[in-house]
Amino acid sequence: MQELNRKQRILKLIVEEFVRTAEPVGSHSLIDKYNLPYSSATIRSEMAELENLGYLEKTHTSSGRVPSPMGYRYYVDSLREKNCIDDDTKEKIQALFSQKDIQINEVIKHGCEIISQMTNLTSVMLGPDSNEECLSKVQLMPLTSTSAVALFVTDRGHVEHKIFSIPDSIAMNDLENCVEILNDRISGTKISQVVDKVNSIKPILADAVKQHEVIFKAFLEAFLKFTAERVSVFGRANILEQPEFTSNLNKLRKLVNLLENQDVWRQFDSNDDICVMIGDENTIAEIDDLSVVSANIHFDKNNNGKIALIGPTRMDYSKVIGALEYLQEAIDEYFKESEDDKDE
Amino acid sequence: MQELNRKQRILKLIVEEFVRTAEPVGSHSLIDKYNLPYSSATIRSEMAELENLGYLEKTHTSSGRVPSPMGYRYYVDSLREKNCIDDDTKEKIQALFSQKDIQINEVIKHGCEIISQMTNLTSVMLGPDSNEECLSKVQLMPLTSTSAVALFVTDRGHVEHKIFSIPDSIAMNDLENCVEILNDRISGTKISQVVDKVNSIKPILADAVKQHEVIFKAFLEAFLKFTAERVSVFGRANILEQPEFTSNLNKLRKLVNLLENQDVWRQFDSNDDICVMIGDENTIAEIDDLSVVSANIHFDKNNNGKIALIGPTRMDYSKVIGALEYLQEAIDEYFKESEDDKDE
DNA sequence: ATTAGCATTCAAAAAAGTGGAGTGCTAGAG
DNA sequence: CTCTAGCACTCCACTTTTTTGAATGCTAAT
Repeated sequence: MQELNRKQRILKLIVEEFVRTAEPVGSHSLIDKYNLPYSSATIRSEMAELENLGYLEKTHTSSGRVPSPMGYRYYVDSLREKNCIDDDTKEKIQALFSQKDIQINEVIKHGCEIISQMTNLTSVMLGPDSNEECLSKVQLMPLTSTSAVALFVTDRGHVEHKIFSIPDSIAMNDLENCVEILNDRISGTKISQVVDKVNSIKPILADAVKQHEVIFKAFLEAFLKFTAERVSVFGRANILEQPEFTSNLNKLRKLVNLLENQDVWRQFDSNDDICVMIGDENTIAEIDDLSVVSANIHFDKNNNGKIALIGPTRMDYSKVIGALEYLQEAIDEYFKESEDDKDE
Repeated sequence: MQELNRKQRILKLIVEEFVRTAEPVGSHSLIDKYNLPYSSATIRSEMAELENLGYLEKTHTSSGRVPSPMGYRYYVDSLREKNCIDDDTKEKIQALFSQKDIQINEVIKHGCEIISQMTNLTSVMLGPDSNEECLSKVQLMPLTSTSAVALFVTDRGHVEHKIFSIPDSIAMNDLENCVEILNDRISGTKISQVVDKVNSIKPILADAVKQHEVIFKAFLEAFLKFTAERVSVFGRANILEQPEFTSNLNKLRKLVNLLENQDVWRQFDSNDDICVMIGDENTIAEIDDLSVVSANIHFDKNNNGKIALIGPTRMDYSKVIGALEYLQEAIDEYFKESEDDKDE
């Protein structure tokens, strides 16, 4: 990073001070806290210019300054500390990988928890999307004489199951036939295409199986489970510590409602490894006064998870981005290693 | 229910009025709203007596009356409307069962959502406990040459799985042997005893399998998943509509923290079908100023789920209890039916 | 350019004032 | 003995006013 000029230094300090204290920053207090070699009047005139340029705002005519969205944006792009991560977080993330053979999902989940805790923000985890996986096998296991459980496994080891209770009208036999046909005809099919494919072999099923309508519907239902979002939220309690929420119940309400709703988060689809959305940069209208920092977690080519941190625009971007980058890298490395293991 | 005397009638009205409005109830407004054939002075003296008896409280010397915990308790036990359920809730619960062959877990989950919505409270669902189920089969499915997924199925159709990535040092063969031994030796074992049993056959594994330590540990980990609590929370947003939370952030904080923590809820273990805990009657110190109404959902002898509704002590007990009882009965009936189906 | 000084602004906190819904008590009517 | 009308009193919740202090912008001097 090149040397910063005075305006930039001041902007950086104001952002960081405001992030820390949540109070508008005045010229005087800034000098006091950081022992700046200027008088308050000088800072004031710099602040006035920064305001004219659009990087700062005032809450009222005689208040201190607060970063504008544009100010945050500039801070994130050009002023923030890079690779900012404290040892505590580092250690905790390292500890994640100490156990051998831990599942990717668990890694993401715990990583999410750790970062949520360290940043005091709420985090949302999106489990890997199964659409690109292929159905590899359907297995039927009888439980009693009148019920059985069907297991569906993808080539990446994602498992779903469905219990069939078998009325007299459906023979266990029929179910077995059905599973056999499914294995013959659709194993190897991408999850995203399974439903279509099953539809296309409906006639075959109809021939082989008496109560095919009922069974057919049940199988479709089971396949739908693969495409359901796997979303988890961590650190809900943290948002209650943020003054912007405790003083504004409506804001809180909107966010909590959003967190109840699972389906919103996938849309932070960016190809960037880390995506920072400040205020209304994000497309979700309900939280156009909040910021979201999200990280793609790639653990193999077609399979991504995602971690998103949500909080007030006044959040510690350096810390959040630093932690996410570190986790992301650690996961990358871990999976590269295990790829290597396999290749050995 | 026998005829209520005047004191009881007044207490009932006060509870219901306060539940509705969240405002202390005064003698005057009570008469106005319900056209009582007494003067305010009469009501006042009755109120004073009810207060002396411990059923009512004042928030300050000249305020209206508020039910005491004892007042709520008396209301729940002796005054509330029985079988109180509105048509809307009824319909929604009925609709749950319209689809044939729906899984118990789904029923409980949706039931939970419905009741949460109808009562404007937050609900917690505890999925059925697997401890009493028996492990019925372990199945290994190879994914690639270096990985496989192991599936574990109980006699009630509960499925867990674990992915093994296989370093050179462990042959796929070993894993297969291992699974075979497990199937031979522990299928039929209760989940609660599986870990012990696996420990006891450790020597056998050690003989048959080279890297038995690693595999052994991995299997234990997988078995642990069965005993993990399956907890879901619904209607978190609802608590933000309750004035007792919005005016008291600390209360809100405690509850949200509690809801983050999965492991607390099983302790509402009562043999009663419906269990009402008012204020500090419940054993969780963090919420000794809230009430919890929980219902056991039995869907077969050893297998219970649970639904708990959490809210301020000022909650509509009639409605909550009514809805839970109705849901409970509906589920009972549904499962009795399907038992019958099987016996046919 | 920078700074000291000064008048000005405004929010937030403290203090003071009001209104109203509530109570308890008492004496008299039914 | 039960009920009620009336009255004095209490106290919260609300509004208004005052005070305070941290900030600003501007200007003249360095």
